[in-house]
Amino acid sequence: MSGDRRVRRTRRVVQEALVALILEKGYDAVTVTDIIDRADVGRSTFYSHFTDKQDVLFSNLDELAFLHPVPAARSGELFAFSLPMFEHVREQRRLVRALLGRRGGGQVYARGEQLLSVAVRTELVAAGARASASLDLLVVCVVGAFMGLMRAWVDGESTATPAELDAAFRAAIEPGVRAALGQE
Amino acid sequence: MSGDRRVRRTRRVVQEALVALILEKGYDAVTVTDIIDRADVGRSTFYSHFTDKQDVLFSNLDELAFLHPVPAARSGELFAFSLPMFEHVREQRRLVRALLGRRGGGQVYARGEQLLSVAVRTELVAAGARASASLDLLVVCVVGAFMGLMRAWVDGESTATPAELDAAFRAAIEPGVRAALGQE
DNA sequence: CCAATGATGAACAAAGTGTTCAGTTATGAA
DNA sequence: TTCATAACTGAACACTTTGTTCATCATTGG
Repeated sequence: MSGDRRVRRTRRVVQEALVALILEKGYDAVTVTDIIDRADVGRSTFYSHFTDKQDVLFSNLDELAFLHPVPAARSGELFAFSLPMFEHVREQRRLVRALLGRRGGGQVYARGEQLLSVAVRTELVAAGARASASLDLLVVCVVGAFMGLMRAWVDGESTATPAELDAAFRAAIEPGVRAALGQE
Repeated sequence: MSGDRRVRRTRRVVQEALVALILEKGYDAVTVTDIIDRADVGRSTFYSHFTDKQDVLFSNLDELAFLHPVPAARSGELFAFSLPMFEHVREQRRLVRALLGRRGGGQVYARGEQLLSVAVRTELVAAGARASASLDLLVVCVVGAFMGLMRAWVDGESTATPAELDAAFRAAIEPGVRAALGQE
């Protein structure tokens, strides 16, 4: 079926090695040599599967469902993605800490920020906001607050539960958003 | 007086070279070799003044007044730092873009985030909030929103004026913060 | 003027990157 | 089980970057 067993194994051990090393030294400090030593694969094997370190990092992204915010179920409910995302992250703490936290080099974080921006913008437009420069700035604020909570959490600066994080996010952001929506 | 003229010159040209190179290729892509070529100083000269690339980056920080939020003048006014900071940034756009933007490698950004967190927390406590886990989360949201605006702006994603950015920040954040303060 | 300090540039070892290739091993299909 | 195929290996390679050392030259400020 989908590829050789050896291929699957090699890709898996390389990805796992990178995650382990990021948690130990941080993304920037990890070298390709570190990875192949830890994964115990040959250098040429590594380069026949990945172009470089970043490629390994991104190859993990498909598994990260939390990067893809779910759309709102009920209308009128804002930011339905919030609680499910925090909960999803809790379940995959190790992987998420490595990829999304400060030690992760910020690249996956930036990708999450971008995906979330699209989702938030769509949600606000659906809720009645009209596209404008000030809407874009509002989206930046909402996403900044949410991603700030997310990173503080995965970096261990907070020991809150997903429900508490969700509540804090809504308490900080919803009043301002509702007020902005009300004026349209 | 304060050092040799040659010393001042060397430090200056090296710092300027780094800023120029960051704007061209981004912090991560800049090498020490790039810097000394651009600055036209000897390799040994570079290392007699700076330990590495990051050291040059941080040696610029003293000039960055915008990293040090001013305290509120009138009581009752929240987030007085906001407008002055945006204005200060506009005046030093080139340097700030290099150091604070996405191309800057995120290290100065993280420092700004940290300084701002302390300022926001102090301000909220002065306004009547009591220290708690949920206050910490609120601070994260406020700082996340502000720094998000700042970065989007210096990265050119927005062409808004400082006044518009300040207004967007307050509109998004103040209602939630006032509500949280009111419950104490 | 001149001793002191800084700048120079070349050379160096060390570490990392990405490629190549001939030889070995595991795989899955027949 | 056989076997052609595809993957893995490991060593060697050229290359880039880093950070240090040192003998020599240039500028500075007293």
